[in-house]
Amino acid sequence: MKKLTHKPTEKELEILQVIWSEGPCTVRTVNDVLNKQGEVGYTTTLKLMQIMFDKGLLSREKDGKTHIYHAEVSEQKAQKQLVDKLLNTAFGGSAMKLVMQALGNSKSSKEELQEIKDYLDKLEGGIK
Amino acid sequence: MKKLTHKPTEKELEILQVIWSEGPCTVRTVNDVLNKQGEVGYTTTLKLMQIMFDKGLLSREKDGKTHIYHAEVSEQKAQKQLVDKLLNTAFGGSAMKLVMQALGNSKSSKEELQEIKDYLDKLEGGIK
DNA sequence: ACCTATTTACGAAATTCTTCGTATTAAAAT
DNA sequence: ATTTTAATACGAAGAATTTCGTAAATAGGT
Repeated sequence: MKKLTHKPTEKELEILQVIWSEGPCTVRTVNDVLNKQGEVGYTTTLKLMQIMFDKGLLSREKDGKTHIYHAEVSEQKAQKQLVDKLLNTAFGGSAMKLVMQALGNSKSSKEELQEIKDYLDKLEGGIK
Repeated sequence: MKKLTHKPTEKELEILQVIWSEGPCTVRTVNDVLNKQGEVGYTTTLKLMQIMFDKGLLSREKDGKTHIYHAEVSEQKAQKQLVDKLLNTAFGGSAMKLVMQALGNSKSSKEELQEIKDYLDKLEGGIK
C-alpha cells in the first residue's frame, strides 16, 4: 500500500467507500452504487477515478475493454488520517473528547460498549 | 446560537477553533494564532472572517476601530456535525469503529482511559 | 490638526474540486 | 466485416475555497 500523499476529497472518499465494501470493481459498478444515493453522471465518476488513479489512490488493471480499480489506500489508513485530522481540527487533539462525542451521539448497544471497555482494558495494559 | 446552515470549511474550522479557545477576539488575534501553525496573510484571515460573518458563523461588535468576533456556532454543535459526517463517510455509521480507531491512534493517559470507562458505565446505565 | 499605524472593505486572482460533453477506442454481437 | 454498445480519454466549464493586493477609513499619538 502506498503512502497517503494526497488526502482524499469528499467525493473521492465516497468512491473509496464503495471499493472498500465491494472490493475491486469497475467504474460502472462504482457509478451504479453512487447513483443509489444521488444522481451522478457516469463520466463524472470515471473522471474522478482517473484522477484518483493519477494521484495513486487507486490502481487498475485491464480486463477486456474495461478497467478494474483497486483501492491503494487501506480503509484503516484512511480512517486513521481522518480521525487524526478531526482530532486536531475540532477536538484540540483530545481523543477522549472525540470518543465521548461519538458515543454520546450514537446509540451503541450494550455489547458494543462492553467491547470498547475490553479494548480499553487492553490498552491500559500497555501504559505504565 | 444560530442553526448551522452553512457547514464550516477547513479554514473556517481553524478560525472557529481559535475563537473557541481564545474567546471572542479580533482578526489580529486570530491571525497571530494561525501564524504559529503556518504563514497566513492578515487580509486572508480578515476576508475569511468577513465571509464567516456573512454566513452567520460569526457575529461581531465594534470596539474602537476594530471588530470583536464571536462564534455563533457552539463547539459542541460543530463537533457533533463533524463526527456524524465522519461516521457516515468513513466508518459506515459505526461509532464503535471510530472510537477504537481514535483510541488506538492516540496516547491517552491512564486517567483519560479511566474517564472514558466511567463514561461508558454511565451510558450503559441508560440502556436496557 | 496632522501624521502614523492599524483596520476594514472590496475585488479579483489562484487553487482545488466537481461536473459533464464530445470524441475516440475497443470489444461484442449480428 | 459491419454495426452496435459500452468503455476510455480529453478538455474544459462551473463551483467553491483560499489567497492577497490595494484603497479607503478610523483611531491614537504627537
